[in-house]
Amino acid sequence: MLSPPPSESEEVDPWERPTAEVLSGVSALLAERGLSIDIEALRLELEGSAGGPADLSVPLHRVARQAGRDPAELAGELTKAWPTRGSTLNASAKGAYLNFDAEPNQLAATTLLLIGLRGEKYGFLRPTATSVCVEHTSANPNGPFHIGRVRNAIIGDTYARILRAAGHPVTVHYYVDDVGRQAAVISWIWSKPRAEWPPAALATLPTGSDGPALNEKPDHYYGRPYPAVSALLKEDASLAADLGSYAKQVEEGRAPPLHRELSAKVLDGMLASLARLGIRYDELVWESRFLGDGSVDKMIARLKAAPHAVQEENGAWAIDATGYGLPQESSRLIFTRADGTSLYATRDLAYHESKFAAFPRVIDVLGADHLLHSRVLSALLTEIGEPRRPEFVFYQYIQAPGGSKMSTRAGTAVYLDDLLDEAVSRAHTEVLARREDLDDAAVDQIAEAVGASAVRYSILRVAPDKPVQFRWEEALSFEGRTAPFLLYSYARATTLLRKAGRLEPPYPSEAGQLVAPEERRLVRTLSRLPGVVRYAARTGHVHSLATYAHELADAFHSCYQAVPVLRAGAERESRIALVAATRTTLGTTLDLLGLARPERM
RNA sequence: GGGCGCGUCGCCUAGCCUGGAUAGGGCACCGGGUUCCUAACCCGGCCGCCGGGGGUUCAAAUCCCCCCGCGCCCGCCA
Repeated sequence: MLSPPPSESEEVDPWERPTAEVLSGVSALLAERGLSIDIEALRLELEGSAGGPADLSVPLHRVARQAGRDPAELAGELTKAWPTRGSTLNASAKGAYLNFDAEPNQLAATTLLLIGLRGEKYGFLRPTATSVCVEHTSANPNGPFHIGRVRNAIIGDTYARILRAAGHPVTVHYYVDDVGRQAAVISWIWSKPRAEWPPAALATLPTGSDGPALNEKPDHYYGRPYPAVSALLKEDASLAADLGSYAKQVEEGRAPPLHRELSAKVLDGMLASLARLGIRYDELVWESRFLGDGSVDKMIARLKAAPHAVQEENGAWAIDATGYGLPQESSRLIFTRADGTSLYATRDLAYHESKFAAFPRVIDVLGADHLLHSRVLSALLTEIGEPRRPEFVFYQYIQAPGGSKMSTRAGTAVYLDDLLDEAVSRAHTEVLARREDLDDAAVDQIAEAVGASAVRYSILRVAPDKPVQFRWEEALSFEGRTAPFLLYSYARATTLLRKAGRLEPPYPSEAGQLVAPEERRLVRTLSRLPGVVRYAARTGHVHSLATYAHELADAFHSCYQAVPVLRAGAERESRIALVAATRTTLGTTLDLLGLARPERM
């Protein structure tokens, strides 16, 4: 990277100065009239006014009313009082609003200068020392991903990217459950000789095969018997008991080597799918670690000493949860089974204590089905005297096409691998139809980028707490508000710049001649990225960045259509600089969303 | 039954945290655009009063209450 991190004093946002100017200017003018306004509230108000009728707008209803004055009249008065000299903003009154518009040439100059200086780091905020641990995905290694679960990984990965851009050192965890009963099912069945497999389980394997077919990923192959076996376990008590004793061995660290081996293989297959979406982890945290290092035992000891610890008649230990506001107040939070083994919540507690020891901020991305668990965790943290809490980001599951829950067993699951393959294959067709000049390798590369990005964006564009139904047509759509629209915008900018003979970000002095409405709209959109990053980092609304990406690409496509660049006269250099700024900014936005940035399409 | 989330044009969706100016986009549909930097594009048109009711407020898609619909959860599973 060309660009060093910004120093404390360095500007990162073109709106920083104008906002400060309005805050101090308006409060000074009001003070002269014996009025006051809440600066912090106004700051938020201004942040939210981007995209409105004015660049920065101050509603005066409240202040005026408190002073018994007519808002519109006050707005007019303040407009006249606003210093015309020394200000980069034009003040105007519209009804009760005191509006400020940045002078377009000034805004273009500031924005392009900033993008030129920061390069690929434009959009990044000032660094902070507060490190964050983001845990996401954490799906059990017992079979391939389906779309319902993968929303977690996509949201979590994007949030981690955004937090990094917001200046945090970020560590991403995948918590791998290799301990509980669910985790034991796979190795338990595969550790048995084939002759001992229940027929229903055996029937899930391809006939005559002895191992994974060459073209079948390990998560798919070893995951084959899982649905059938878990169904059998619900009906067959002796089978369940057999699994129980196997699971106890696992928890006690006496599992056959096959256990860890299969967990790792299946996980590898799952991670390979996620890697196609650009998702990677800093650390795989194996749950068994907390059993091995004694931290679960220590946690159990702490829980037994907790204020509301009770032992059940059969020997299990629990926390009396009455008073924690959980549903079914009379129920108890069991933390050791009758046989003395630990439960998921107990181990998760040990894991969280290890996270708190290393990170000031801890974020967990969880499906809506884990809401109660998060409350249980909080209650248990209180019990052990831990004041800190993770920040939870919840998302609703993606439902199967019919509207039912996505379930492997019910056959309603849509697998990530299948969706990716289909998307890439469709992208391949599209590329071939448009580009006869490319060689096979180039076509493949573009198709992979377009297909994978389309899948990722189709999930990212919707607010996490919105329940959505999966639809093939939507996930595979390549037009309108989709990733290909964004990627195409980037590819267009890149091609244009290549023809112009330079791909670098703009130079400081080049913003002079951007006067077309399309150009001014594009500049405004470019100027907003740092604000969008700040908002997304603060709220966890990663989809707001997805929305922004579309607005940026849209503004560029319009501009591209309306304003010639290479054939332009005096404006040529300014326009090339604008395209360069767009390419840089859009590239960063695509990176933050985990989408590809193809040089051509 | 209880808890939580969601309910915005024919379909999908932003805005709801921080109440404020004619509620933004996309798909579909209709009509235009390629002797010119990639038409996975652009321009225009059509379409909603924000699930229903009540309340707070100068002002409610946004806050509060009730109701309806959908989803998730309520294991010594994870």
